[in-house]
Amino acid sequence: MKLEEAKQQFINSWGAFGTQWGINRTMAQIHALLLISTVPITQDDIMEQLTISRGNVNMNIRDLIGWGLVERVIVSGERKEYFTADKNIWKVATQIIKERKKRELDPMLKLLGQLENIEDKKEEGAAEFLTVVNDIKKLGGQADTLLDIMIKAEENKFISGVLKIFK
Amino acid sequence: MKLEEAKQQFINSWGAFGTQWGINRTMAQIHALLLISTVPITQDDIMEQLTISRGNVNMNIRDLIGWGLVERVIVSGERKEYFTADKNIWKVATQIIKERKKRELDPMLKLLGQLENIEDKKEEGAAEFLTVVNDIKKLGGQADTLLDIMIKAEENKFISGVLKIFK
DNA sequence: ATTAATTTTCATTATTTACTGAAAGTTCAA
DNA sequence: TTGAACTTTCAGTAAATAATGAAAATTAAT
Repeated sequence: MKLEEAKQQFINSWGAFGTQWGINRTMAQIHALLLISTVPITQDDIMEQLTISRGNVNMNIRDLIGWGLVERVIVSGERKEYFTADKNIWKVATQIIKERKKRELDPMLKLLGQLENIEDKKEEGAAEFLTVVNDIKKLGGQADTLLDIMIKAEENKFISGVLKIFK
Repeated sequence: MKLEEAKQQFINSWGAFGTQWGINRTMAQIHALLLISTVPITQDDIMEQLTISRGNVNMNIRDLIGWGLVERVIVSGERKEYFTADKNIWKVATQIIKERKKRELDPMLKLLGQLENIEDKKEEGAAEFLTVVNDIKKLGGQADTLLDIMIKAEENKFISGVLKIFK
């Protein structure tokens, strides 16, 4: 395989994988493109490389910045804005974890907490319902602590630490 | 909050969370409904509870069975098929991990392996590209082992084991 | 074997989600 | 302070995804 071909393949596949994870295809592709760009690039570069519209690039870049995965870069002597993505994959992963935790896990735990406050806990079927809700809450809480540990730990410390016990 | 209200809330929210994770809303709702049903229920029950069509129920139930989250149950003396979901949340979680690993992580690692086989590794920018690809592959590989450990371990063994080192 | 009950399929339709492009907004050099 | 370079917004449109419902297939009781 040629390098250019491999890069294209990487971008496309990254987009496809993104889709499966509930991330929009273009956003994932832009992130992929930035990951394998050795230098910061502009909105026009992205438009050209992925053959998508200016508006599309703009909105998705903003989202990526919102996720903390992409940064604006100022190139002196240049009017245009340039963008880069952090190439440290462990950092990318922890950043994604951090955001998803905030956007999804935390609200879910909050909801489950509310659902436990039903009026008549003696009612037919209430016990079973509460058990399920509480079990999910417990599991979610443990996932939460676990992910916090991952975010704080260094890559090697975390992975090798866990492997140490269980392998 | 009344029990019925809480159940409805649970089903709806579960559907919304599913959407964020790339799982279709209805499938998540059906799973939620089955999770909080104390007894096995039929396709007609699901149609009625969620006010959705027969075809929709049927296809999503089959998907859920394909994910190993739902089972057909035969009720003696009854012509209709009944369905249940495993209520053990840890098992539900490991089952989902197992499936997503198979459907998503494994193919991704395979792809990344292929991308490392580029022809001219001395080419301009090849080194940087290979570094990113290899880093992702390494992280993916570690996630893979980690998830395998989770699948094999008992809930308490796994969580408390990890907490023991890092807390 | 017939038929009534039930499940499955899938072409069509509806809904949701993403993208475009042009207009409005901003920034900054002259 | 004007206007060219550039960025942002968003109404309209396109594409992707999910749901319907009726017909076909299957199942099992008589």
